[in-house]
Amino acid sequence: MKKTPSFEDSWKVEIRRGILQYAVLAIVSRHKEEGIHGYGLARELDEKTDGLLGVKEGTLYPILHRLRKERLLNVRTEKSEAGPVRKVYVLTGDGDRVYRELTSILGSIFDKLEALR
Amino acid sequence: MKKTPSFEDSWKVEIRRGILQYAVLAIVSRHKEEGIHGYGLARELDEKTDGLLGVKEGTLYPILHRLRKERLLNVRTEKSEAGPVRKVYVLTGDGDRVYRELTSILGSIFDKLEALR
DNA sequence: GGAAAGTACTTAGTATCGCTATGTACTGCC
DNA sequence: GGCAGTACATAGCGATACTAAGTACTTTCC
Repeated sequence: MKKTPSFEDSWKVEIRRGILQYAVLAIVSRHKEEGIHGYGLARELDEKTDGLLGVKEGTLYPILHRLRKERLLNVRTEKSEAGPVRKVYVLTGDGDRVYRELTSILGSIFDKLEALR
Repeated sequence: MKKTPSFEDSWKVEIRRGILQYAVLAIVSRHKEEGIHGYGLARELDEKTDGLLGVKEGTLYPILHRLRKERLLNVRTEKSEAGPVRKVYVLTGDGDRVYRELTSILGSIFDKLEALR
């Protein structure tokens, strides 16, 4: 049987909701022209955030599928030099628009939180 | 039947997870000595964030109950001049410690997100 | 040629939390 | 007596991140 997680442990999971989707959009946005595939995205996310926003595959791929379904990302396949076929994602016009808007909202939220302190 | 919410609408709900719990701790922390009751907290949260982090009662009270159950808040009752008995919440020692830690984590997350852009 | 490690993606099942909706109840004012 | 404002409680629902397990391709090394 598993120990009940502490409040802080649960919070650290909950706070990632929405944040991770945003982070994925942010990374894809960094690769506007070429796009980026899932496995590489996971590595970059992990490195760029020093593990703070690192994700397992079981978390990342469903996010990519959702964003694609919402037409925020386009996907194409690409041969890999060292493994199975990759799926390369790029932002759509909508994706870019939404990314900008979420950036703005997130900024406001953090401002308000700081004002609350 | 109800229209399927857009990606952004869902995101705006999801992003509040964890954030709201933190905001509640922050408000209670502002009233270290006297404490604050739920109804007043809701008003203050709404005002201080210009409605951005406003909550309905059905959202706020479960949060307060959770924080109490986790022993981050203590509660006492108090007579109101204009309504039923109030429940006044104050931070516990643990609550204060956790609040500080969450503040630090949130700061890191936001820093990383900015670095991602 | 086969095992192992690294690359790459998929999906089923679970828990949690914020939201909607609804209900209860007390006070003061007209 | 009814209404508005104050004050709290809770059941049911939907969305998402996590765990866990599986599939499959390439290169390296013995």
